[in-house]
Amino acid sequence: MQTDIDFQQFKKSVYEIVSQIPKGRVLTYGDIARLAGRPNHARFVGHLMGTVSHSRHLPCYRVVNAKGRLAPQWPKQKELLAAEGVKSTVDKQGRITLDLRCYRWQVFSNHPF
DNA sequence: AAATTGACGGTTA
DNA sequence: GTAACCGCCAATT
Repeated sequence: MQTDIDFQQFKKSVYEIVSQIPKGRVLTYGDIARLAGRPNHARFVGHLMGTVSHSRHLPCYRVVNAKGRLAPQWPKQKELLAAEGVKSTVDKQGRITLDLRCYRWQVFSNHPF
């Protein structure tokens, strides 16, 4: 049963995990949701990143979606990542993408490749 | 209280 | 490779 207490705990875990992403590495929203024990909350992780980016200082710019895309409407994210050596490209539609195979933080040591 | 929204993800076309 | 669709679920309207 998902009590409010559980949910606060989940949020706390999310912050903890994001704060531990190494410089020059990234995680996906889904990765963080799974690590925090709520595999179905990837969407809410994104919501959290948006709401805390102004209040807390977490490296939320190191979080991207499952395809390696950066957050829309946040040009700054590309610069912040580039400053750590993380390269990304912009396509015709303005979507910014990085290569997860290069930069994803391998917290799941049992993950293939 | 009901419907819509979204920094998501996986499947399907 | 892309786009559309669906399941997800707290937050917002």
